Amino acid sequence: MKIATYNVNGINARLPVLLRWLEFTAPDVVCLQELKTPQEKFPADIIAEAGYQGIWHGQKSWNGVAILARNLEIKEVGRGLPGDETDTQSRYLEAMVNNIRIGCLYLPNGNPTPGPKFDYKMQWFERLANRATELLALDEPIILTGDFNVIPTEQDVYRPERWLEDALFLPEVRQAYQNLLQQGWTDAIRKLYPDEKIYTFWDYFRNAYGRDAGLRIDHFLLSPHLVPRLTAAGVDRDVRGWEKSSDHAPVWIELADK
DNA sequence: ATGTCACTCGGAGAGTGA
Repeated sequence: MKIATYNVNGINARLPVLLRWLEFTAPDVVCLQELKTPQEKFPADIIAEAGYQGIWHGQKSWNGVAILARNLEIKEVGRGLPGDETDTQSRYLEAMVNNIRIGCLYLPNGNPTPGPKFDYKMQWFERLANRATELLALDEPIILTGDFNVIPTEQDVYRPERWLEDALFLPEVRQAYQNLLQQGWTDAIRKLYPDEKIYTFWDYFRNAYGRDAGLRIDHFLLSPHLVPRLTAAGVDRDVRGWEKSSDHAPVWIELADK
């Protein structure tokens, strides 16, 4: 079973690239972030023609997350991250697919720092940690995946010294991510490739992709049940070089059948 | 600070976010 995550940076602007990538790699499940479209303008019909059913939580202009699957039932179990009834941003979807619980998330960017956007990021992170604790207590196979907007370590950025003041790399943000792992989650990419330089995002600015000036900010966190089933993982980094690409590349894992 | 995209409104291109 192949599961992917892809921050598309605009589902409608990215549709040709998304369809090309789906055909090329044919994942069983796909989590999308940054749809940047209202609920009613999600291109469900075209995606269905490509063989994928889905659930999505749209929002005008910004944010938005979706879970797609091919030949598998998707049962939605959560829409919006619990813990703040006043939070209107579409950043979290949770569903059961093939007996795995999947949380698709788009953690706030948090820049500029300091400021209200960074405060919102840290509050959202705390709510995510609370939900993650609840999920582990379920004692079932669970994946938390998406754009975490966190560079976990110096290994995950081309020039760490340039990112020290950034909301993706501040010590408290890195610590919050480590705290999440400490709960009992496994970072799938690092589990299989502890020492590799692996990036998932390259800025549109200054030919970042051409210079391989990247960041690793899209992650797969696995609950303990799934760790022994992890057989492969990777980044489809070539997709970042395609015409009209997102600034993120798709990331994927493969799980053995139970 | 810079750079480049995608979005909105409104019907061009500035403003916002990343």
